[in-house]
Amino acid sequence: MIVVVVELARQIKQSELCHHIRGDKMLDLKFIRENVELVRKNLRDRANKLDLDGLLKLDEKRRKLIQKVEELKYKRNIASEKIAQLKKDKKKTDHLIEEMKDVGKEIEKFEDEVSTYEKKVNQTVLLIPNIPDSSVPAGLTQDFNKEVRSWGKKPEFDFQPRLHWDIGETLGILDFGRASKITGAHFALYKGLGASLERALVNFMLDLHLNKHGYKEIWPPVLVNRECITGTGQLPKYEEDMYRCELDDIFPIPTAEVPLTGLHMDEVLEEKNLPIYYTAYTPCFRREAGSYGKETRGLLRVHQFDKVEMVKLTKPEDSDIELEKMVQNAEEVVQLLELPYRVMLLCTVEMGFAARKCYDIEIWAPAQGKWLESSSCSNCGDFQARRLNIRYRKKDGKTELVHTLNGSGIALARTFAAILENYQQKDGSVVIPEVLRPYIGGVEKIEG
RNA sequence: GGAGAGGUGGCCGAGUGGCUGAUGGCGCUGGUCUUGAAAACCAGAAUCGUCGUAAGACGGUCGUGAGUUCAAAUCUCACCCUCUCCGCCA
Repeated sequence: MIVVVVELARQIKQSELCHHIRGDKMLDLKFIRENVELVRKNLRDRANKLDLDGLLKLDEKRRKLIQKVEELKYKRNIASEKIAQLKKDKKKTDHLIEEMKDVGKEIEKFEDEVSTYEKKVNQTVLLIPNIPDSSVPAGLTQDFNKEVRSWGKKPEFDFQPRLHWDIGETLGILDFGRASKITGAHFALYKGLGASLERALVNFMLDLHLNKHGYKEIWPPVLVNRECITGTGQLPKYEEDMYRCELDDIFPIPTAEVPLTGLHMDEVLEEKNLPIYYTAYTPCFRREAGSYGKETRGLLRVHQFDKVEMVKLTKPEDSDIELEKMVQNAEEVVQLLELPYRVMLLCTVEMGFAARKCYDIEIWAPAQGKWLESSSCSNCGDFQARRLNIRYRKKDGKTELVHTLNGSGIALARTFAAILENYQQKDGSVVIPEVLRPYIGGVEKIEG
């Protein structure tokens, strides 16, 4: 019973929000109407089972009802003006007022219907993913991802390389047992030089993006409200993947992309201030509902991990080139750490909900013999800007939606794992990448 | 958590029931003037939706939502946020 009530409350909150969030702004609905086949193909390429025809029918019904309401309101407005005039002239208005009472009731009836359909339509529209860029390969499996380039050389060992969780536990820098004791499975606890290494990575990455790449540092809240996270696109579709503070209906962020992009919600930016570059270190929280299996060992899939994130707000014509630059910024992190990696252009089905085009950076993990996704850089076009209502004023005085981009620069847990596996020595120690040493008190090696 | 004040267009700021989508100022765009710029002057410009090939017509929008009324920026209620004071607190 309680569960039912909670569920109901959640649905009400959601529908209220859907109404509130751009309920007045159906621009994308118009786009959908005018580009039905494009949207249909998008859904197909992303293996999304949304009922597009059902949506179109609801929308048609909605528009018919709006016409009725507006007709009645027009009638009422004319009468109101007349009443005002009659009152001024001290003439009788009773009959008109009586008539309008009935009209008012009719309006109310139709308006209720409109809002019913509007809610349904808006809820559905929020579930339609972004349209991919034409350069994105269409495909329903990861085999359609395209390797764009690779960098570095895979290390060769004259001994059997050990897995990072093994190395970490042996050196006493990772402690999964105790993490699980105080919290639960799939949490990480860093100890001693492990903790220091994590902190060194954060500081190294932030400094690089600040000093060399021109990003502005932000330290945002890591709990955000429903509106913000609906704006960036994680909601409503992925609610089950999110942690949630029930009492206040706020969410621990799955990525700093959410607060960094949401920052300018409902704002009109100055053209001269674009592009805006933000970077932030935050912990990230993910429930990872339904992902079990081999990928979950060690640091590969944990519910809380650290990440340095990059976000850009740009003019529409600049976003393509800005994405390329952002990927390079992320790559530079990996290059300076001297870890072998490859850059993948993701196919339609592999991209995030809000992404129009997305590159992944995968670092080689020699002991596991596989590539670890360590960064995802996406151009979201105006998709998030529309949901968040972020615009800029152009020279001609008109406003236009900005484009938003986000990318990991980069995710820490898997980078940490890759460092252990790539830099491990025969004696069980791990060499600290040179570029990190100033950040870890000059330590060159972690030994047991 | 308690008490008070407030939330209006890109910004500031008028406006307490009926041509108020909203006076005014700043900023913005175009023009006149100027060698150029500034100043001054003139003009333009909110946003969303519905119908329409279009011109345009109409409907909505003053923190959010509901209510009163023939009619709400204006009255009532709830909620959110900001500021000031008090309390509590890492």
